[in-house]
Amino acid sequence: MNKPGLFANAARNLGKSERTRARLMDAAVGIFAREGYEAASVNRIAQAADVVNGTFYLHFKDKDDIATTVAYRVAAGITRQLDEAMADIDDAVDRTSAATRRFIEFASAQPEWGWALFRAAWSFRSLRESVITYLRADLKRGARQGAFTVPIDDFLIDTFASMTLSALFARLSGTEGPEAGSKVAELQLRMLGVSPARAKKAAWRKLPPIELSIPVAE
Amino acid sequence: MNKPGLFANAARNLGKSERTRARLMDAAVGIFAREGYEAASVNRIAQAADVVNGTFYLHFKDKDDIATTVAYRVAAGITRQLDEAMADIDDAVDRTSAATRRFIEFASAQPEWGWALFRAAWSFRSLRESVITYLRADLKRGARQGAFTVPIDDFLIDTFASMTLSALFARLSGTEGPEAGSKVAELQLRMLGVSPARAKKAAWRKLPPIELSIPVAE
Amino acid sequence: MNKPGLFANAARNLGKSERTRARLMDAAVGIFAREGYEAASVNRIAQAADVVNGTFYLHFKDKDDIATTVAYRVAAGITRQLDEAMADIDDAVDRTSAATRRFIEFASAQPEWGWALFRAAWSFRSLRESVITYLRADLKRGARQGAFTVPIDDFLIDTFASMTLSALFARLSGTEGPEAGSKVAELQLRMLGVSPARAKKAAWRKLPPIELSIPVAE
Amino acid sequence: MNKPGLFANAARNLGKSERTRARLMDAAVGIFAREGYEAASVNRIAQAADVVNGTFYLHFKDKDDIATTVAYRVAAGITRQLDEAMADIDDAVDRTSAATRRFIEFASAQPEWGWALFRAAWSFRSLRESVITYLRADLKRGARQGAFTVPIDDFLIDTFASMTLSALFARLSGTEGPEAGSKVAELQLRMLGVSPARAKKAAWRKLPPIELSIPVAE
DNA sequence: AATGAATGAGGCTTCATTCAT
DNA sequence: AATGAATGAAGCCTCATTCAT
Repeated sequence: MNKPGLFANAARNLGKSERTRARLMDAAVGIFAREGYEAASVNRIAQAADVVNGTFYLHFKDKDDIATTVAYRVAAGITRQLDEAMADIDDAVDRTSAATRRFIEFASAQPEWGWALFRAAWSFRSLRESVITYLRADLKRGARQGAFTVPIDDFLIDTFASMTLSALFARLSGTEGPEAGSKVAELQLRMLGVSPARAKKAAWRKLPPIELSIPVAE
Repeated sequence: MNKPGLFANAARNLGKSERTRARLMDAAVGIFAREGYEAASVNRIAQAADVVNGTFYLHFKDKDDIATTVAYRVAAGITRQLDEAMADIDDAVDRTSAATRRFIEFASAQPEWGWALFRAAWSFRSLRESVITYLRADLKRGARQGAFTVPIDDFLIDTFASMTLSALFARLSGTEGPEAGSKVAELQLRMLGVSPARAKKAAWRKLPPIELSIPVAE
Repeated sequence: MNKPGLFANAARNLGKSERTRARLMDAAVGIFAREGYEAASVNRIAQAADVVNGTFYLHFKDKDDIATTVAYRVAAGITRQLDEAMADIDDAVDRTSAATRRFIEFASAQPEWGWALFRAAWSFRSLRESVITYLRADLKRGARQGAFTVPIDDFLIDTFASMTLSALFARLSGTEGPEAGSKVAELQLRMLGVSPARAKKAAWRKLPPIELSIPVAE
Repeated sequence: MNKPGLFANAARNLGKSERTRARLMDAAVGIFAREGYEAASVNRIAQAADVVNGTFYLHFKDKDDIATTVAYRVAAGITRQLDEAMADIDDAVDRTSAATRRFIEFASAQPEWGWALFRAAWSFRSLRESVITYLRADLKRGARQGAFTVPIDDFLIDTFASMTLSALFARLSGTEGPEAGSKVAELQLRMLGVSPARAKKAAWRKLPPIELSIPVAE
């Protein structure tokens, strides 16, 4: 693979060390995604990044280190950007559904990253936490606005998140098309107590295009 | 581990070969549960079953073989028993919620099995299929009875299943108590279009105790 | 494989133990032939003979035991029969060429045995000795009769034998047809000093059909 | 084994990796020679080369890889050198007998290599091909020159080659002395139709000394 | 910063052999 | 006589990690 990945692209103006580090992260994402965490060996990551294996350890303590680093950056970056992109949306119903849809949209536009996120979601608590922080805020907001009629607690948030991941899985597997985000968002809103009619309307409303990028600085 | 596992118990009156095989399956369940599928090596399974590694291959072709065997038996057994236990329930709302709750109840009563099921759900398509078959029947029934107002397709079924698994995770992790089943069942019913009041009532109704056991025959 | 092998056939009127032993030997020959000595495991031999692995050790000390037993019996049997079949041939040129041709004829009529013999020839000194004893007698006879003009020593005998084996190899591999025996016999006679014309005539003379069998008694 | 083998010697001025690779090849030759191909395990080769087993896989894909590499290098090197050493011999009778004698001389001067070649001849078609190419050219030349009176086909070439190998075996086993090459060359020439007198003269003519070495470059 | 050879533990699997039944 | 479960050594291979250059 020669085309630079997202990290390499973001680091293209940084020092050589940073660029090598970025190439390693891109390589790791690709292999985690295509073959899973267990199948990714340091040797193969290094090879895919076009460095020798010893170089890996200049940049990361071990495999776990690169995995958590990547997962954390991606998750933090995405959630923050999603949040920013929705800065001008006040209505919690719209925010909630837009966040779910945007997340799936992004993750399936970059299938390698999508798969990596999907797998990481079940392995890395920190990644979940990061995503959930924003999610909680929106759900709480909906409760304050009187839009949601279920108690907002950790259990609900986990349930909600797992629905999103399930839709992401379907989207990445190819069993669902671009409407997967809307479908699951509608179900989520119904679950939260939004009327079926409004749920449908909010979940299928056209979203303005936005550009998401990956943060590479620590 | 000295106390016999479920398979070993079920096989205690069978031949020596069956008993060893059962010990291996119990050991595998334990390790899958505690450390995940990837962490389970044939060596460790054999060690946990108190046999030398070579013996493993007398009974199973490889790790996949024991994993699918275990997964299939457990899933088939549980779903069949759940189905039988609900033979006299006609109402789809009640059936659906009872199935979710019973499943979580069983899986968390046997935490090792619960974890193994949880992990396996994402790895073994065949296991999902088996569970989903029963699920689909109940959801379709509800649609016929006019109780559910969403279209019943594979996407919905997967979403529904992932909610159950998420609740199982919370239950096994200890972040939720025995009411996890009712909580998620209520959310599922709401999502399906059942009125909040009825959803609450059905999801929290007391369930008569049943006895679930593990099938050991092929 | 259900059709009885040569040993089983020869043992069909003996006691049960002898019949099992014979089945094991047939199975061993088949596997040695098809997959080579190293590939033949006791388990597979036993399985092919339709007995459990433990039974093998009632009849043979180990794998080497069955291999040498089989090789010795076959070689001794064949050479003795070849010798008997040629009892009325006095001329050494004719004897020598007939022995080579008969040997190849037999070994390629029973390809499993042929291959086993071929492989064993390089591993078992005892087998070589047995064959060579008869060979030496014929070559010495030819020297006495003045037909051969090279000194008959062990070196010559080994060279002569390796030519026969090389032809057997070609015959079994399918790169040569039924005339392989005649071709190599002609070359052997030329080497020994027989005139080209006479070598050709003797090597291609039609041979009367004979029947070779396998001795099973110890 | 402490004295450097032929490969190690040829690689003594190369990089560390090449030197280790050479040590592994020498170790492999030694074990193939002393115990045969089947008996050589990667572990033992590595041990004999004084590296841990994992190192083996840095240099060779598997046992077959090292075996074919070694066999190919040896065969190609020897045949090429033999051919060069005979560049100024035109007469096919002399060439043929010199090639046989030189080959045996070389292989028995390096007994480990000799044994390895002997064993490999029966396993590696590619090795046979390489040797046979040169052989065929000389035999055809003899036919053109009218020196040989048998048809030169693959069967003859294989027969001829097996005679050489048989002599090599005798030489390596110690049952024959330095004259093994001449003895078998004489027999080969007789077989080809050269007159006994000329065969004897050509086969026993003194050969000028040459130096054969081992090619280590790829 | 980077290299890349080497390590050694550990995973998978097969096999000859033993032994209680 | 035969069974067949169990053993444990040994083979193959991969991998995370270290270290001299």
